[in-house]
Amino acid sequence: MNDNLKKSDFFDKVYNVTLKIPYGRVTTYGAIANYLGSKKSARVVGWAMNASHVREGIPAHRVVNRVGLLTGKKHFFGINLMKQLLESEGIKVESNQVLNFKIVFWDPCKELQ
DNA sequence: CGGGTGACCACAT
DNA sequence: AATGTGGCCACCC
Repeated sequence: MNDNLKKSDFFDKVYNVTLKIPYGRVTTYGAIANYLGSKKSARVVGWAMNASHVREGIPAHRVVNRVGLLTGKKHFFGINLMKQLLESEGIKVESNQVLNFKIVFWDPCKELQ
């Protein structure tokens, strides 16, 4: 699949992992960053999400911060959109926070490897 | 070339 | 135990 390497694969990788998030699951920026190799680059992952607007099919709503808080919901088209999307997948969201976060949490480093 | 931003995380007090 | 500040990496001007 990923045969060819790109220069800016950081964003590409982030999108790739984000697209691999199973239905009804959520992940964190740090988990993706960790999977990419740099746990400290979590901010860059969030930035990739910001740029994901140009990319279609990026379930950025499935990506939340490490505490399960919908930090990026404000960046969505609608403030309620992110919550609606998560609830649409069966994920319970309260006060912009994902309930059962540890249960719906999907770690690419462990699940995807 | 340098500085500033950003949907974060970890450590420190 | 909770809150505050800094640091890290990549992209844009």
